[in-house]
Amino acid sequence: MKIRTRFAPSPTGFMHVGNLRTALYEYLTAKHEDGTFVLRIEDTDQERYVEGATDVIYNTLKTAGLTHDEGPDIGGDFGPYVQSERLNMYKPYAEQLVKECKAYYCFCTKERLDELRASAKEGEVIGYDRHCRCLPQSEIDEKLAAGIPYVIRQMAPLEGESTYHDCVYGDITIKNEELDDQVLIKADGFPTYNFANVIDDHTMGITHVVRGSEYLSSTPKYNALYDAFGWEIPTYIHLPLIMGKSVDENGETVVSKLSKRHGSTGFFDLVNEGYLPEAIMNYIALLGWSPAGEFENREIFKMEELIKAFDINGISKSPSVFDYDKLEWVNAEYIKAMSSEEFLAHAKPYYDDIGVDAGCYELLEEILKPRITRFTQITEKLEFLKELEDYDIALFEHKKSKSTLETSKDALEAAIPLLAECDWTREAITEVLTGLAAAKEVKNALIMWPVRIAAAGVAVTPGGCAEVLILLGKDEAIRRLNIGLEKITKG
RNA sequence: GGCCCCAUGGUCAAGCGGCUAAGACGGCGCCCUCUCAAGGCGCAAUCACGAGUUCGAUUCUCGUUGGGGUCACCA
Repeated sequence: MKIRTRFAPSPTGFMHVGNLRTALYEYLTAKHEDGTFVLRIEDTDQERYVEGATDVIYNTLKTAGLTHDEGPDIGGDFGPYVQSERLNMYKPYAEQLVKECKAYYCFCTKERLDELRASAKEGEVIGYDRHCRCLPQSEIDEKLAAGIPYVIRQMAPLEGESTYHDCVYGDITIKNEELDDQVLIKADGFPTYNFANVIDDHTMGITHVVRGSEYLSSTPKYNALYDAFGWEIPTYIHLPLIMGKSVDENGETVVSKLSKRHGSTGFFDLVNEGYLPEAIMNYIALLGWSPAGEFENREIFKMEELIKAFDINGISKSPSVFDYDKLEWVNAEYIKAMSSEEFLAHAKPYYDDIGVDAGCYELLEEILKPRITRFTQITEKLEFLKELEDYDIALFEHKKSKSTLETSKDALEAAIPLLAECDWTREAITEVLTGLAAAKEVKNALIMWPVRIAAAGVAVTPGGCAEVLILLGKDEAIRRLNIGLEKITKG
């Protein structure tokens, strides 16, 4: 039988990387076995409806490279794929359970439930007291006839225990007395999330339920439902949570469930910060899963390779901390692996912003590729190209190369006329400068350092002296060198 | 608080009774070098604790501690 997994997000307008990783694993679980990946939108909560939120979901999946085989936008044999369009399906299933004495009408008011909870002792948490579980039929009919609002609750088993198997966590056992008589249909006639989930998963033929480990303890409730209907329980794959690390007000490092206070955790937030979608997916694939066999110790995976390498056995049980440093590294690896065309396509907007000459593209790629971990850094790396800022002549002094104001002045005086006559190529410039050093019998650094400083006006530049000069263009470069010389001369 | 789950360096992690306990990120050092990177080489850093089982436990069992999750007419 073909594996079918589903991604069932709620349209909140925000895609958390934790949810996205769940989607990734759902996708990989299916695709590794050549199965089907289904997208279902869970939008039963009208109050939380956000305009355009479903588009965020489509866009996320698209840019993340997780293409679904069935879904609201592309259809499929198990539609509709939007829960709000399935609303009339759920109640009959619940009524069926009522008829079979596996569920019951509950007329308890919200107030009564609130009082119940309020009556709980300090620190104690109590569930529903099953007040309506054994109402006489006459009373039920009476209330129904009177139009008293009701919910439908499942009759959970009262004793014994339930065990189920999870592919990651093994056998999980829970005492049945822990199970609540959960609401299936709300007073407004809408299904609860849990109920809709089970009905949808079953009717959509979902074989593998992949979800976060926060569902580990509520899974017996789901299973009770499958059992009540006599349906086959799906294969469960619960995923460890992704945690975030932050520093609290006392300076203590705290680790907790990844959330906004840990920095950017929305997929598009990360993309906007310059992380490549492929790199993000690559990184989060490795959060909670490690490759084995021929893929052991491998860190960089294209999506097709992930599909091939993915194995449920490699999923770990313990939560993992989202590490921005490692993501940064993965992103840099992707940049380094880019072709010139790809690199330019990503860099172009930043180039245009600065106004660099197309003739410099090749050189810039060479310079920038090993130096940026995100394309957004280009602007800052090329800052020196814009305007020559006023700078402190102390910059000319460099201990290691023994550069001083004195040697810098000499170097600039000698270099400027030579450069003025020089072909403006990297090779020619390098030759002139090293030639000058040789003629003066000094180390290259004594020439390169002051020339580069005068040209850039800052100590740190991407690339070396010749590269900086080329990027500036001959006229601007010579102009800046003269300014440098003037500054030193004036003191 | 009840219940469930988890526990190898700072982080991601391999390990599945016997190993000098992999690898990666990060850190540090060295090399290269006109700066910054990249690259190369190297170093430091881990089995939470306590009982068992066993000839032998990181590995199996129990307990302790710590962490996380969950207890809605939310999804």
